[in-house]
Amino acid sequence: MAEGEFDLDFFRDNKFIRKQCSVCSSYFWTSDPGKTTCGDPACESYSFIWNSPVKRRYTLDEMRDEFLNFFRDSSMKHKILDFYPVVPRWREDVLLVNASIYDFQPQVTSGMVPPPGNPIAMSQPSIRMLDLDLVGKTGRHLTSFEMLCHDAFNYEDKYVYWKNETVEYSYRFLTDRLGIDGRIITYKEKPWFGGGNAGNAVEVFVRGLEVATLVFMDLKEDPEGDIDIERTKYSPMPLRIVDTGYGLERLVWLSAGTPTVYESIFPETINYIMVNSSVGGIDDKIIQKISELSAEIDPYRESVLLKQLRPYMEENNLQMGGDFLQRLKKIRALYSLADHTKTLLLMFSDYVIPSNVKVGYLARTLIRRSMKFIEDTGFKKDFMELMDFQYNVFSKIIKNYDREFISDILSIEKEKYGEITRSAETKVRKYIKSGKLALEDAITLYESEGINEELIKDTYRKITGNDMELPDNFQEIVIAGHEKKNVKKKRHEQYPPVNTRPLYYDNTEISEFTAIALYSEDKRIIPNQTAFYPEGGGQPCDLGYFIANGKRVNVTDVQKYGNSIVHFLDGNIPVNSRIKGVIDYARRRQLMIHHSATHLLLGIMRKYFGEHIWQSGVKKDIDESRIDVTHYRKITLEDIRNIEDMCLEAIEQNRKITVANVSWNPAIEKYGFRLFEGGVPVSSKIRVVTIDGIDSEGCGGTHLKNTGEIGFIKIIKTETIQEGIQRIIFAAGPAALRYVQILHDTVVKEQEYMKVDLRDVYTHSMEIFHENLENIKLIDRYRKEKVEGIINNPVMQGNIRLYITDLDRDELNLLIQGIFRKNVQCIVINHGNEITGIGIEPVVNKISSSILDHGIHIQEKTRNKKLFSAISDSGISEKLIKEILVDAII
RNA sequence: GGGCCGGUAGAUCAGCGGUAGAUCGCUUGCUUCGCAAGCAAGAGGGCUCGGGUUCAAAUCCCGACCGGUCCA
Repeated sequence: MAEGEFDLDFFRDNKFIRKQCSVCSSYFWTSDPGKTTCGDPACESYSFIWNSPVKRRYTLDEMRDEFLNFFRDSSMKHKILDFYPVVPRWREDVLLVNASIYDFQPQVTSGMVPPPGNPIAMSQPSIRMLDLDLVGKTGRHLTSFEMLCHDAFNYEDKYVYWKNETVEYSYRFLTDRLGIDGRIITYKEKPWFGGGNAGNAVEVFVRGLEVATLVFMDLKEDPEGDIDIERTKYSPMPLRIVDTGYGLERLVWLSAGTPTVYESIFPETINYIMVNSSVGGIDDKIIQKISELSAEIDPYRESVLLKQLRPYMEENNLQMGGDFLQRLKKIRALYSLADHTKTLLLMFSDYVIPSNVKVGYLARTLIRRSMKFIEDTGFKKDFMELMDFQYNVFSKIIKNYDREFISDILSIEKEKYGEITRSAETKVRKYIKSGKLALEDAITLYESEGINEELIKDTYRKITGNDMELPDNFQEIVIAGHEKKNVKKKRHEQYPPVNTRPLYYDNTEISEFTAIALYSEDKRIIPNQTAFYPEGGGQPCDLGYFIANGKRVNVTDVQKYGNSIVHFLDGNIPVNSRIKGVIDYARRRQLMIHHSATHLLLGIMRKYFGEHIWQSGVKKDIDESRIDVTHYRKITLEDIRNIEDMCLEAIEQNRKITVANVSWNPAIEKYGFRLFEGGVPVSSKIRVVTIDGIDSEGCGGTHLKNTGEIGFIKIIKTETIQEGIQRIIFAAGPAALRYVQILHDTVVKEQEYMKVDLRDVYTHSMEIFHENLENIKLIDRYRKEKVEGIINNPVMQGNIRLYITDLDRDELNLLIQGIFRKNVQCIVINHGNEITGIGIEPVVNKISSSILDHGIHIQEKTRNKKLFSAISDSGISEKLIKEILVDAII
């Protein structure tokens, strides 16, 4: 970082000086001439515990208000924004909102969409699961927190504010509002990069606690760029963004000066769990020491902490034994439980469904850990009661508390978790060999059965009575076992920048048009305008043909590249030809019906199942279409009927379907993030398709004018394609009728054949099925009896039994198996030419050569210790085989 | 999206080329005033489905389907 980056008027006016930290050598700014360290806890210890520099203790709600009010003040003129969901539906590259800037990426930060205010301030709930293991242990780690921010977007033609103002605001908030002595605030310089952007930043420390990071983002990743940070090239970007992040919880902690952040942010919850559990608690001084040590140990290691804690304990005549560790474990479980349930509330507010993939997996992880912590703390109340309690504490940041949804989810998850715990013993037992469980087997248990480290250890102890150790870095070993694969990038075709005017939006009923082929090469053209809908939004492209110079050329595919709509043909059309296009309108009409039906179905399912229904994928086609939605139960036949009925009702009401192009910010304000269910558009405006009273969504597809045109919807099939995601395959309009016709034909044919009433076809076919099974059993029994009779009446030739039979495959096989069990020697001649010998290995050579001597050629199929089998080309009589046997045995 | 594990009686699982088993539950009988329990007898399956290999497949191979789980 260049020396002058933070040579700000504000620092000069307030007698701040730039110094270099005596521990980490970073540069920092301070107004205390005697200060030698930068403020980072790795360089100096916490000194705010029991010694808050803030004028009074704040709650989360109070601190949030204090911050937002400060930036709302007239001189600041910040627009205060409502917070965004924690599940970022407006982008597809991340699972959860990690920081406030996520709200504006990538549309605003790329300059495509204006910010919803400028400057703005807000408090954004964020979730970070990266340091999940450290939550509850270090005194400062949380899975969810609120990031307070004041952001300014500086365009080339519009300057808002930059470094000087930003630093001043932060300083004035901390000093004027919170009453912190300016001399204990340090600003540490630090380069910043992430998410394709970079810039300079300062971290703000107060008494060893980092309370904010002020980022000045003015670089973007650019392979051609000439600024090099960590081996990545950057170039300046026209939009310069002030992106600040203040930890709300950190500020509250600073104001409270409690031993851990947990007591400061949810004291009521901690108390509630404490009185309803067997957590004994630990001396505040020890907890404080643990927090202080944890801040200095980087990266955190449990063994290092305990080692460093020991001298302190001994100094104070405290015992470090098993009882202490047990109490420590319980208090940590309590902290974690309070933390996790709050994070779950945020996730459930956005209707995250626990599953084995993506964000659902993170939710499940939190739920399972919480269940374990409920056990560890001996919490006596129900999970749901704790959720209720937490909701009351955090109601300001929880928009949706859908009790029915949450309680359903939790009971399903409880069951699944219980299943794993119950079956753990038999599964672990399977892998224990001579009293030991190998590491690789432990990994298998974890990866394929979901039995976590602790459960493996507990179960092992239960089975063998001994303790076992798993390496500290068990998780790392597991992850290291997974090979990383390269993600293939889509190859983008290059076409000249030719604009094609789409005609299909203005008039969805247009099926013929004239145009000029502005580009033509290798059986593909780009016309100046078209009524052919290109593939997009789960809707396949239109098909049809062009007439050029009196010749017909078929359209086989239509794709959109930027503003060009490329038509793939089965012949060539010369460039600049006048062409007439004709689309297969019956096909297009069916696609429009399916497209509008998809929106209707989605809206109806949300009404029927609840607000947790989100679209997670669609595909329209001619004969049938499908929609995938988030739902945590299998869809029953009864659900299908009800949904079909509700759809029909909406169709009969002939509701209007309208399309509007709306700017980004007003669109989100009006319709919310549901708009992006079908995907996020790359444009400054959003095309919103609305079925009156049912559903509004961003959609680029072609639609009907009203629901009446759908005709009716028939759901064909539902399936779980992934945990928490149900696929509904359906048909609408003519396709639905064809489907019903096929069903009808099939059943009527069956009925005519069976000669029963239509409604008896099912029971009758079931009867036939069972009857058939009974018959098979009967035949088997008969066969067994028959074969048994044959086995018991052999022709003896010395020790060898001789059976001359005429049996089918199954019977012969029963015979062979029967003989196996008797453990005797025998030869079976079936159909006169199939020879099977059992237990006759010593004489096989003699027998086969004797047969050959009689002019009969045999082909061996199997020869082993137990069995000899061969086929002869002519008949072997009983007499002949007897003669051969006599010779062979002698 | 990728990897791993699994699908056998109502439930939990064993069997892993040669006649489908155990435990719990169920039915009946005995014991008991009755219950719990005990003893005895019995019913209950074509081993998820489809191909292949084999004289012979629940078992081996391939593929679907369904479920579980870990990682991204």
